[in-house]
Amino acid sequence: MRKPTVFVVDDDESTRELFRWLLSTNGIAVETFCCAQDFLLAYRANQPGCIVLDLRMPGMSGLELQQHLTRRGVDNPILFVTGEGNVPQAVAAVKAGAVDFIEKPFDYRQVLALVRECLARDAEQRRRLDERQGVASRLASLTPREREVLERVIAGRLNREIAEELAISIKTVEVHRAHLMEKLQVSSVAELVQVTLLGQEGAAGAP
Amino acid sequence: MRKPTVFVVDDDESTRELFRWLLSTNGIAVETFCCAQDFLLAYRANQPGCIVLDLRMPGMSGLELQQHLTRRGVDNPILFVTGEGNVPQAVAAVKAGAVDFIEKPFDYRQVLALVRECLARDAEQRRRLDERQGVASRLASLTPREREVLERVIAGRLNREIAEELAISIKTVEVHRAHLMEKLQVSSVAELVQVTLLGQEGAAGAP
DNA sequence: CGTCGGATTAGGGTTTTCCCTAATGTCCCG
DNA sequence: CGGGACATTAGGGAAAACCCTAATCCGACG
Repeated sequence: MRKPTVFVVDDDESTRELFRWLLSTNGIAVETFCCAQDFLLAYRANQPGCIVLDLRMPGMSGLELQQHLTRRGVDNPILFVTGEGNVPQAVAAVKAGAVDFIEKPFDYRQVLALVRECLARDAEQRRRLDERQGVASRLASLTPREREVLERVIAGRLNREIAEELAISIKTVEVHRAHLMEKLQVSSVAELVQVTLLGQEGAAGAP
Repeated sequence: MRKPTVFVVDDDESTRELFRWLLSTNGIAVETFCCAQDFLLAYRANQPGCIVLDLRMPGMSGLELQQHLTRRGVDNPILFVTGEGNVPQAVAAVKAGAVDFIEKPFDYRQVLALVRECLARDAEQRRRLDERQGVASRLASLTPREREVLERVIAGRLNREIAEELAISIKTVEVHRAHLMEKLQVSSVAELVQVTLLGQEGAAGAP
């Protein structure tokens, strides 16, 4: 796994330098880009860390980049730091999920604290995603028939009822049931339900 | 149940009149207040509807009122409409959960659409709350002992293990278990787990 | 003092689940 | 064509859960 990194995208050279100094002297890995295009070329999926965006940049604007990333499923926390922001833009950014929207010139300590909050959120978010992906991959390893049985077990059906619905014998249902319990690493219906519900929220594709 | 109502809090008389006209001619119930104090006196808990707030008012400001309501557990959607807003205030409002933050003068149609969105969110939110409160009240009707057994059933323990943990006989566990299943209106462990998980999210006190 | 709710235990029977072994047929891949 | 994954069925026994009735004890309430 890569090291958590703050990606700073700003067309202003002095701002980029400032961030490089502010973050690296505080032991935080930082990479800077002068425009959205450069950033997108360097960004790899599942990169831990967060993103600091300027609003007005040549090419794609900060808000556009935010939308683009959201559509691509990138959920690293985003912090806006801009010189010429107005209220509608700030509202749009925060409504779209930005952690905060700060105006230049800014208080170093405040921005440092916000970056740390972003990194913390990302770590927490990533931790939960990992949990869900573990479940999701186990769920994906079920055969179609096992999935059909699983749905009905979750719904509270008895083996006898499941056998009727699927037009198979109770014995077969028992086998599928035992298999899926083993694959999902649970030993009771109660655990099974909880694990399955967890895996349904995070509908992310498993490797 | 009271009728969904838009509560407009603004110290500017002409703005209040404008909202009364705009909303009532569109068939939306509206009540206006010139300051936070007046609104708080009139507001009753569990009122369906939403709130339109001005930022700058004599006495408590819009942001302060928002925080006050949040602390009191009032979760009606809030729409800010203000004349002298700046970026930090807008960000604070939206981060605190406001649906939007609009500057005067505003587009009637846009604000009307936002108000309708607020009302829709409130209705949806209220619907889910009702579901959870049904579960919560049933959960509250359990005796302490039944709750202890419930926890362990949810955790996937066998009756034998539960009996050991609680230092009672298996027969007693069976009785408690049957009672709580009946009180919670479920007929299988699978349903039991799902109902209980639903009731835990919405940790609101039941009447 | 009688009554009622809550907690406890018991017996006895049915149903369901769980676990083991074992076998058959199909389909696909190397 | 052999092997492997998948789906299917079966028998049998142990364990657990479910359902019914019945009884005791205790504290609270009118």
